[in-house]
Amino acid sequence: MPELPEVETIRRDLEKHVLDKQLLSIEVFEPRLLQNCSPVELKNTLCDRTLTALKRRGKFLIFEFGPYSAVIHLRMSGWFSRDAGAHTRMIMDFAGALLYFDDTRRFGTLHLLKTEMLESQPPLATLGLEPLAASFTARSLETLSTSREVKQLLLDQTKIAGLGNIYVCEALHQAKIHPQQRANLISKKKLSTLREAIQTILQNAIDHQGSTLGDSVGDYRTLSGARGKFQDRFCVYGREGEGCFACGAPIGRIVQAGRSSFFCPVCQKM
DNA sequence: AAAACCGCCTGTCGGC
DNA sequence: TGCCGACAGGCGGTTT
Repeated sequence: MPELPEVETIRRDLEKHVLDKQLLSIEVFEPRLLQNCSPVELKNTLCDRTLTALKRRGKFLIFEFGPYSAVIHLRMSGWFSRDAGAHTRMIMDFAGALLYFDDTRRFGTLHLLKTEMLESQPPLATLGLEPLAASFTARSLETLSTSREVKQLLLDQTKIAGLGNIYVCEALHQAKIHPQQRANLISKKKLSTLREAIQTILQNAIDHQGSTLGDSVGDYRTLSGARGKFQDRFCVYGREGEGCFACGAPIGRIVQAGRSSFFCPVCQKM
């Protein structure tokens, strides 16, 4: 499931593939993909325009066509390919280079917006800090910390944008913090360690083209269809019962807000 | 403010 | 072997 590293990998691939090219056509086959416009409006607004920039904000991909932009969220199973797939929901023709948006579970979203309005309109307006930006500091993490469980804080996209279940689990393990720890009870020193862990994990994951969990149809792929490689470096995610690489204790699993949290009960004490 | 829960969707997997 | 319920997951919405 695409989180920040996967979206960033896709963004970089797309940049090489279609940046500065003219959009000749855009066909949408899944009406639910479009959040605030019709297929015809999308086509009329973007066709013949040149893709002037490809950006990322949190887990969102931003296709900038000069004054208009398409903001896409991949949700659970969205990805881009140069080939048609079993679940192609949209086809973009960039000067003859076809780009297919595939989305098995149909959760993906696309917002059409004026570029100048991106920061003030949904879905980007309420997004929190970019975790890889220099402005994301231990101090900012401290400011965000309330009495809620630290895992819930890190998953809250209005506080920090881009982390999902996998990278939160990994970052908390690296920082040796229990996922149920109340955020406001974590020491400044630990928050500093956590900030560093978040940035290290995300950067490391980007360097490995993100994580692909299984071989299923809906699992994340790069533009060329390759799997990510960071899943081989997980320390806790999906490793319930297996030995912690730091202390050997079996990795545990609890459920928070309906989602699995993997952690080492020895390294990550409350 | 924040937690708990639901719905969305489909492929996969364990159990019988 | 085949069927079926459970499950996974991000996020917006509703209720508590």
